[in-house]
Amino acid sequence: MTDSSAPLIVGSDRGPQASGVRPDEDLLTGLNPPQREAVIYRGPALLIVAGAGSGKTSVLTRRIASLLRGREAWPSQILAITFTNKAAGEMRERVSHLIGDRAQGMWISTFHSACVRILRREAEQFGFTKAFTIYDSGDSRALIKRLVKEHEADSFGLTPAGVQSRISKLKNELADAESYARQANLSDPAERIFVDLFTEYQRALQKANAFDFDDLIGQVVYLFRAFPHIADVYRRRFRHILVDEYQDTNHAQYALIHELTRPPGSDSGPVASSGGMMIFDDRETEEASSLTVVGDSDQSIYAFRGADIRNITEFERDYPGAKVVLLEQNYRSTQNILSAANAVISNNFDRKDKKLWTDVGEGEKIVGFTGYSQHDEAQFVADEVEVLRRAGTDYSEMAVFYRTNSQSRALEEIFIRSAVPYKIMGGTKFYERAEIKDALAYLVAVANPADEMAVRRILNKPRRGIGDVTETAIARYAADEGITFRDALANSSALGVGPKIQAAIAQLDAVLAEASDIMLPATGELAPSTSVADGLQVLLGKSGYTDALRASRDPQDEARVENLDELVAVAREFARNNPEGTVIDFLAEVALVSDADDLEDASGSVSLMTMHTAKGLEYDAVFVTGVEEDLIPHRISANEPGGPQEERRLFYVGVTRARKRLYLSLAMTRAQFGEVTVAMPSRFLQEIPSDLVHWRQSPGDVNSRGGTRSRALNARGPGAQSGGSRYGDDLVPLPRRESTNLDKFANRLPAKLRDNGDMELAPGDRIRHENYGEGRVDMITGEGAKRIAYVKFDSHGQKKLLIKVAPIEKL
DNA sequence: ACCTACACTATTTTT
DNA sequence: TAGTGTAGGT
Repeated sequence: MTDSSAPLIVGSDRGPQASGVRPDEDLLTGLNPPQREAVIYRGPALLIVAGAGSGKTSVLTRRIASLLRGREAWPSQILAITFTNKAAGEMRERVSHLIGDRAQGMWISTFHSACVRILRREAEQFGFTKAFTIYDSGDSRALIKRLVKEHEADSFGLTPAGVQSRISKLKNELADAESYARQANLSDPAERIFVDLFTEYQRALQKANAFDFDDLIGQVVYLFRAFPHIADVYRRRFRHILVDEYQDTNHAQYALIHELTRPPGSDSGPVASSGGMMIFDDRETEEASSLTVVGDSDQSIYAFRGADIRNITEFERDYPGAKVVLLEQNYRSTQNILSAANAVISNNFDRKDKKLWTDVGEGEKIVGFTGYSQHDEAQFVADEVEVLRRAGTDYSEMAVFYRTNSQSRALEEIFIRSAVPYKIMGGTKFYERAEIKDALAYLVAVANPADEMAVRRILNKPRRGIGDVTETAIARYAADEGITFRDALANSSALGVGPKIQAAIAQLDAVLAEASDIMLPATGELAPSTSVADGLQVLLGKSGYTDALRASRDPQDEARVENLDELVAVAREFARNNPEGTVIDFLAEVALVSDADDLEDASGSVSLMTMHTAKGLEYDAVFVTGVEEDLIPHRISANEPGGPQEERRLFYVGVTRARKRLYLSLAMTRAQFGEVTVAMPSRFLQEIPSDLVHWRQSPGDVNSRGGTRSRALNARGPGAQSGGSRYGDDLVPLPRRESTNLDKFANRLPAKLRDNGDMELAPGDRIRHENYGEGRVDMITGEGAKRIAYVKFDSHGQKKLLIKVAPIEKL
C-alpha cells in the first residue's frame, strides 16, 4: 500500500487513444458503444446508469480489469463496493477470470466488510480494541430491550423495536445522541427518555467494545473526519473507488465515499501550515481518487432502511463534471417483459425517463392467473413449474417471488405435495437460531470479554441454576471491584452465593479460560488455523451445552445438535479459506455473511425468495405471486412517504428478473393472521398493457363465475383462452370486506398433512390415490422423507408423488 | 430457579 | 395463526 510503488499511468485522462491496439482491446469485445465508454472512460467521476439486465456487472468487472491490465492501478489501489457478500465474491471471481492472479490484493467487499477492515486497524484511535465484535440487529434489540425496561420507557410509548429503528435511522443520517438532543423537543418527556436511551445504548456498545451494523459505517466516517491524517492514508491508498448498487446507499455510506474521494491532504491543511512551513507542500497537488458509481434509481428498494435515492439522482451535482453513461439495452429479457416493466415504472412521476429495449424479439406473452385461494395459486405455480420442466427448463432456472416471507408457506406446502424440489433463499436464518447465537456468544465471551451481553447470555445456558439473583450479584461484584463481568466469574467464592452455584460459576470460568488458551495465543504467536473450531468444540462440549441438548426429549433438540455440528463445520471451512484467521475474524465474517448457505445447492431446485432478495438475480422463468393490493403495494407502505413508489420499483425489480417467461399470479382470498380476507388485484396489473398478458384465469373469471368452475388443474379450458377475457371493468368494484364466508373457494389443505412415512412401496405395487384413483408404481427414488413414487395412473397418466404426504393407500 | 399455562400482540423488506 | 412474554405455581 505504499505510494512509492505507484504504477505508470498509461492512458492519460483525456488523451485520445493513439493508433494501435489498446492493451485492453479484448476486454471490449461484445460490448455496445455505451458499455465500451463505461469501461474506458477515465476521469474523476463516472456515473453509469444501468437499467436492469444491461450488463452492468460485466462493465464493472471489465473496467477494473482494464485499469489493472493497463497498469493504471495496482490491485491494492482498487476499492470496489458491492451490496452483498455474494456479489463481491462473484465480482472477484470474474475479475480474476479476466486477468488472473493480478487480481490479488483488491478490496472487493460490502460497505460493512470494508469498514470492519478499516476499524480493525484504527480501533485503538478512539477507545476500542482490535478485538471488537459486531452486534447484529438481534443483539442490539436485546440490548435496547434491556434499556427500555430499565427506564420504564414503555410507559411513554417507546417500544424496543421503535427505539431501535429510530436509532438506526439517526445513525444512517450520521446523527448521534448529542446532536439529536440539540434539535429535539426536550420538553416532551418521551423525547428526553429516548435521548437517554440512545446515549446509554451507545455507551453500552463502547463498553462492550462492540459496533452495531450502522456504527460500522458511521464510525469510520467519524474517524476520517476527526483524524484527517488517517483518512489520507486511505485516500492515497484507494485511487479507484467503484460502488455498485449506488441507488441503495444511505447517507452515511454516501458520506464515507465522499470522504474517501477528497484530495489527500486537503483537510489537514491548517495542521500542515501552522508552523509557518508547508510541511505537506508536495501533496497539495495530489488528486482525488477517481470514483465510479453504478446504479439504477428505478431499482432503489431500500429507502425503508435509509437508502437515499438522491445519492444517485444528484450525483452530477455532488461531483461536478462527472461523466454519465446510460445503459439502456437489455440483454436479459424479451420485449414483452420489458414493455410491461417499462409501462409499470413509468407511473413513477419523479423519475428520469428511461426505456429498456432489446433486440431479441417479443417472446412469449406474460401469463396471468387468478386463484381462488393462495393454495390454488400455489398449485398453479407448481403445475406450471412441472410443465416447464417437461419442456426442458431446469428447475434451477425457475424462481418464485413473493412480497412477504409468510407467503412462502402455502407455496411450500403445495410444492412438497407435488414433489417439486425447491429451495427457500434467504429465509433460513441459520445464524439467528437460538443455539447458534448461544454458541457464538460463547466465542464472543472468549474473544471479547468486554462484551457483557454475550457473557450474560451464556451464563445459564445450559441450565446451571444461575438465575436473576446470581446474575445481579455478579454484576454488583464486578462494579464494586471495578472489573469486567467476565472477570468477576473467576472469583465465584466472593459473590456471596451458595456453594452449588459457586461451583457452577467456577466451572464456566474454567471452560472459558481453557478455550481462551486454545484460541488466543500470546501476542506474536500464531494460533493454529484449527483453533477456532477446536475451541468451539471445547466450549460446547465442556460447558455441557451439547450434552444438555442430547439429554432433552424435545425432538427439536436433535436438530439443534446438528446445527451446532454444522457451525463447527463452518469454522473448519473458515480455517481452510483463512489459514491465519482468528476467532475475531470468524465472528466478523459470521456477523456480516447472513446468506452463507447461498452458494450451495440451489441447483436442481426451484428458488423461492422475496422480491428484495431477488435483486441482482435472473431466471428463465419467473413467477411473481400475490400480485394483490395490500401485498404489493404492501398496505403498510401506503402511509409512508414515497412508499407506493418504492413498491412499484420493487415490483419492477421482480418483473425484470425474468429472461423468457413471466407469470403474474394472485389469489382472490388469502388467509392471513388466521382470518380469510378478500384480495383485490394489484394496481400494478392495471398498469400493464392488456395485450401483453394472456390470462389463464383472470380476476374477472373468478369473480363472475363463482367458485364451482375451474380450479388450477383444469383452468386451461377454452373459456380462459381468449385475449379478450381481460378483467378490465371487473377489477374495480370488488368490495373490500374484512372477512367473508368464501369458504367454498378456500380450497384449503387439511390442517395436518398426512404422514405415510413408513409406507413400503415397490415397483409393481398397486395403489389408490384420493384424486387420481388407482395406478401402478413404476419406480421409487429418494430416501426417507423425500422418497418419491413414480406412478402410472389408470386414468390420469404418469404422476410423481411424495410418498410421505401423498393421499394414497396401498392396495 | 424452573416450568407451565395462558394471554397477548404483532404481523415488510435486511447488509 | 404463531410466537413471545408474563404470572403463578411447584
